[in-house]
Amino acid sequence: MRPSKRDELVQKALTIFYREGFHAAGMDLLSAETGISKTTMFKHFRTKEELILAVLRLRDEQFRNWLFRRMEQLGPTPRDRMLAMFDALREWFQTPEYRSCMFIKASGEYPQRDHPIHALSAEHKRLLHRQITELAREAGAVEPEVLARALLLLKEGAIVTAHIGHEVDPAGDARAMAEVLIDKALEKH
Amino acid sequence: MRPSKRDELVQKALTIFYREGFHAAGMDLLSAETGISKTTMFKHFRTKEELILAVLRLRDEQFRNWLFRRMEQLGPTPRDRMLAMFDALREWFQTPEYRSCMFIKASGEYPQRDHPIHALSAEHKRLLHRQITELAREAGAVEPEVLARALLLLKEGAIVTAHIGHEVDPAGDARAMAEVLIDKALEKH
DNA sequence: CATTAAATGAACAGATCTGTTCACAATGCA
DNA sequence: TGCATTGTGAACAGATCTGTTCATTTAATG
Repeated sequence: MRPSKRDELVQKALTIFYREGFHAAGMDLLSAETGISKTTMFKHFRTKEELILAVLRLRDEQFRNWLFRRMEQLGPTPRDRMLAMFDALREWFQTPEYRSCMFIKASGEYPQRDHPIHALSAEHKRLLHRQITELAREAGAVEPEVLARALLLLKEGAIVTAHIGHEVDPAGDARAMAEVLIDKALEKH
Repeated sequence: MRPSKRDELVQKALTIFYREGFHAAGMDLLSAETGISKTTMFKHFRTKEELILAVLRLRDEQFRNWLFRRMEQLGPTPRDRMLAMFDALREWFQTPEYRSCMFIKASGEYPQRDHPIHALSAEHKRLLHRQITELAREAGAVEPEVLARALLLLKEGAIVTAHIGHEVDPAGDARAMAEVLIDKALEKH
């Protein structure tokens, strides 16, 4: 078995939690759908919460890897890469299995800020901010942290709007807004 | 009893669902915390889902009333009122009971778009868009619908960012971004 | 092949979930 | 006062929840 049973479980649990929600997906459903026995699941994780935390750690890694890889592919310059974030997001939104951001949903279902699951979601957002800040700095922004916060705020807005599904192209809207704000942030004075 | 038992239940259930989440708050907890017997709850609502839908209808009304009233109080001109949306949001974010947008959380816990709870969340966002579009038109925007989409995207982004709690002043960030975008949307050509 | 480690299935515990039943109490109104 | 409506409490049903137990089977390793 190349991928360990544990890794296989975490990856499959990710898919199910993402599709169904954390409270809605019970351990019996996970067992039935992953084909991994409950006994094994509880041997690897003492509680459901520990499994969820492992799922979120995997998601953090996979999502940031995917996003920045895609941004690099789509944009030659740092400025282009910032804008390409919204092209990457649009691709994500258009997949049939799209169901919002896993961390937004996690913090929604575990709304207390000191809950480990909520705290991990905050950490994910902080890591994103760090990476986008670096990109904004490369692009020559005077206040790269401010620009990064702006771009990420657009990202969260687009993610939520795309999921609720009442608008046609939130990624496109966010991209157009980003263009204006990036131009302003890179202006020579 | 001036407010009917039904209304009292819906209002109190709103508070509890908002604080705990929809799946996390069971009917027994609701009964214990509202002081209304389970028998009565199920006499007024055949299922938990029907109660949740009533809660969301009340929230839709109360939230839009609060927001637009506050925007009118804080802003003398249509342009000011658009910006005042973010001042109102900041006030909301600073309350200790703030726990994100009830409709974002509802669509997160009921992620399928054809689910009545998800559909009602989408309707709430559509009504908001209609009202902000009208305001953008009054302000003289050439494309009021586009500006309204932009402002609401900022709103959703700020709401989510404020709840996850990794940033200091998402409402202020969104306000500054809105100012740039409003200026651009109201430019004479 | 033999030994060890990992995974399985199925039953079980006890709590909690949604929703029901029913005898009784409180309330509103004539 | 008398009657109808509304609400109550507590027990109950049956499903599902997280987590455990254990005898057995499968897989990896020497």
